[in-house]
Amino acid sequence: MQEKYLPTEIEHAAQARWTASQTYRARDDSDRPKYYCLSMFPYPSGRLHMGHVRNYTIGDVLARYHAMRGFNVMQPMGWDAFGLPAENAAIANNVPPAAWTYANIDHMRTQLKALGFAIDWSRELATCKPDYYRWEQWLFTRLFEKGVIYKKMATVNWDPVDQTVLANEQVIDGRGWRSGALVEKRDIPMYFFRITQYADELLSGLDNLPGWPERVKTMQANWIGKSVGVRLAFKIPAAGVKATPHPSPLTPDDLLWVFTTRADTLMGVTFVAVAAEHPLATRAAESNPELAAFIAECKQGSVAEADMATMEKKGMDTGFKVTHPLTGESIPVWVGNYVLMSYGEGAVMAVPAHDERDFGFAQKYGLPIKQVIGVEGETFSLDAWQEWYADKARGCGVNSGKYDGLGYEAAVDAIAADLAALNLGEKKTQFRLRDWGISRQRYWGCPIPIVHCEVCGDVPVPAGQLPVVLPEDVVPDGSGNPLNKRADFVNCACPTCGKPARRETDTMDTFVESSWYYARYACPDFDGGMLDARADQWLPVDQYIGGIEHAILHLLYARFFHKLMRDEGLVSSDEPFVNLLTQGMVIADTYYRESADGKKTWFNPADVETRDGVAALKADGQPVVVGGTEKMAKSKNNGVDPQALIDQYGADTARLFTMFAAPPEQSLEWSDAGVEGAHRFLKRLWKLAFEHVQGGTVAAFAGGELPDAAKTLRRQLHQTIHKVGDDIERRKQFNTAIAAVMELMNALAKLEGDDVTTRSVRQEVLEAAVAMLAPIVPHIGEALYAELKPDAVMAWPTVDEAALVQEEIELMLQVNGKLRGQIRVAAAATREAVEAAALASEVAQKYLEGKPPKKVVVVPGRLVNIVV
RNA sequence: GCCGGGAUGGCGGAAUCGGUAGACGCAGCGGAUUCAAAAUCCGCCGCUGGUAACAGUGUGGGGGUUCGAGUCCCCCUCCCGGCACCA
Repeated sequence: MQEKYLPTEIEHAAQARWTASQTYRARDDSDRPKYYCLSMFPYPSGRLHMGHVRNYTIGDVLARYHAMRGFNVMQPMGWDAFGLPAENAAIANNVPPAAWTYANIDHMRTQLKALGFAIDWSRELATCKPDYYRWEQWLFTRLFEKGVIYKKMATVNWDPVDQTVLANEQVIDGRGWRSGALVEKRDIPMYFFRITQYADELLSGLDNLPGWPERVKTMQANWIGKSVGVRLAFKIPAAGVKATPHPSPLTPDDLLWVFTTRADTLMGVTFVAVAAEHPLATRAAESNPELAAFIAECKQGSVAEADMATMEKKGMDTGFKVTHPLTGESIPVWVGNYVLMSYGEGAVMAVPAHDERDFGFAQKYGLPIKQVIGVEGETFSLDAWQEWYADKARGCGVNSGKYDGLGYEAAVDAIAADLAALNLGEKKTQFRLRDWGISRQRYWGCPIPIVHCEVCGDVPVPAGQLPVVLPEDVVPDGSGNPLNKRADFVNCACPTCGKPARRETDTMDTFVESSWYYARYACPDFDGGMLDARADQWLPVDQYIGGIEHAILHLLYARFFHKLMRDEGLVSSDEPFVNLLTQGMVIADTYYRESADGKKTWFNPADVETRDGVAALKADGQPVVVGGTEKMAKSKNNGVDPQALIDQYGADTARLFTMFAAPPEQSLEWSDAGVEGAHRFLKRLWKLAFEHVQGGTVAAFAGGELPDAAKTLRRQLHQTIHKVGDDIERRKQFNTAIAAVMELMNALAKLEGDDVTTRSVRQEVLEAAVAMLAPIVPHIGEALYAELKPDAVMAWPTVDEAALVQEEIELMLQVNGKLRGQIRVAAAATREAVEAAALASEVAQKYLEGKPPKKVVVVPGRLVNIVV
């Protein structure tokens, strides 16, 4: 055995062995129970970052642990290969996104292999390959024919200078990131998945996911946002709408519909607010230039909800009046910049007395505020908003005529019934969740398989003509979708009538690819359809691991897609992921410089050094701005490159440190400190094994009498085996598992003696410790086990219950809840005996001063608390 | 703004069901080894007072429940994630 721990040598040897013997190939024909362990696939951004290392090490630990426990493990890997960064790179470097992406994949695959993950590389897939997206297009056409996919107008960010649609991320302070132009909202036609049709099932299905973190289920439930409310109408009187020369969708017979969850406050409505795009607003603006200007202003800015919610609430009176459905009152109609046309009805009723946003709006514009809910003992004031104004639980009706005195539910029921009788409203269940718009006006994505024919309309591409292949020799220039300029792509024949037609040039949201890749891993080579029978053999995924930032969108879309595939007969399960582990962010400092036009250039932490509290770029020594600690991301260029770590210390050290630095679910602030400590531990482990092996072979302890020190060490060993198994399997907390083995190694180093019995205990401890660490540090684990026990198959150690037995235990002694001492009692001592021993102790005597105790609390195995 | 989460020594973190706060590691300090250094090994290490024994104090801030609270309840502050076109 080598005396020195040489990570590079043993890691290369181990990886070569695994590749040669296809060690991690998942068998489709095994009779062992399956364990499908899946980590979220990476976007091929160029190089791995620490977030990837963390994510895939967690998955690898679980995969290897289960393999040791006898499961037929599948751990696949692939590439979420379509997306915006490839187009940005293309613009910056004049490289086709395809070439850039494939080069990145090659590099990152090499990096993943160097980390020694137990991945079945035979199942690798890339979503930008036609043999993958072909089936996505096929499913699209099926769903289009079923009506699950439909077309409607939707609002996007429009850059008027670059003549292109912008992602929310590309809108910075209301301006285009490249052009700096003020961004406008523009309505364009898009294809939508009818996810709202599955809203109820997506919500109730959360109850069948005990293996998911509560916080993720809560976030999804809130996102779906099921609420029972009332859809009701205000009448538009004849006098309210003037005749106009050109046709308008509005007539005096029309009704202005709104949805509200607070129908109990209907008697307090003092105005109605409509979106800038609402027909009523459009009509009013025809004869009101000031209003037209305001509407134009509303159409500026980004479409992101965070922007909509934080911007200043503005409005303007349209001059129109509508009629209150119950009171017949005349209610003014305002345009509000915070009302979204694509949300519900594009109009809201405003009750300033009981809605905080309406309250602020009414105060700003001097609109009336009418209290219609009261809480006993509270006084209503127009000056300041009080929490209780919106309290459903405590309030009941006031100033509401026949509805006075009714609580929330009774009032809603009564009002809904009266509206129904007038044919002006009904109870309705509504979801916050909106249908999923998947059209992207971008090149580097999966083409939407639709042909636009002047005669036949939107025609889905027939299965036999799929895939619609994306040309890979394109270099986008940042102004619109280059596919529009590719005649060879655009021009085609209508599949139905054969006449010349135009191919759709929009591509799909990349969330579509990531919504079903987990299923394709079961049968990546199947060319006869989307999935074959192996999908049901492997699905659902037993353990899914990924970043908490995907808690809502990706995980909701994947759940939705699974149900779509189920309803197509492709899979039989209802949910794709049984257990979910949401790893925390890997965060790191950010550094940037801002140019005169407000554009920020971000610098990698590796290129920045801090001296005397001032951060400066190593390259030019000039200062950079410290931008705070944020999740490692391409956009902020604060990813830490793990390659340097691997080169210097080896993959096992990188893996060990990542697992040791923080528990998986917490965010992990990256710092170079501590890596050294992890490496030191591996060297120490190697040395302990080396020194033991030098003494010659010995079988692990198999029974018999032991001296106290060895007996205590054995007890600690078996306590550790119990803890490590529990930490990995149930708690999924690896830092404490590693700490427990470190403690065990510290204790082993202190065990003295070279007799056969002592050495047999040492052998037992080392075998078990190496096996327990092997899922985390597999290369050194395999190397050491081969030295300790040549030619043996590494097995997960089992707990020897007999080794855990203790005759005497120590209990903490508290007086009035404060720790004052300890007592030793027999492990089997009764409660009475423990109490007596406690009271007899010197400490108790001191505090009791001869008086009897008020109370004695005995917590078995833990402590005694004497109250005096 | 809305939804979800977090805050514990100089630092990363532990305390799993309300029962010894600070395991394990990093940094630091002291010692051994060495011609010397690195590496390695041993010891100390929340804060305040004390030579010490020990006492007081301490888990973001304020209040509460309990024999006992880092853990449960109420209020507040700050930080992080998501907000539908970053992935």
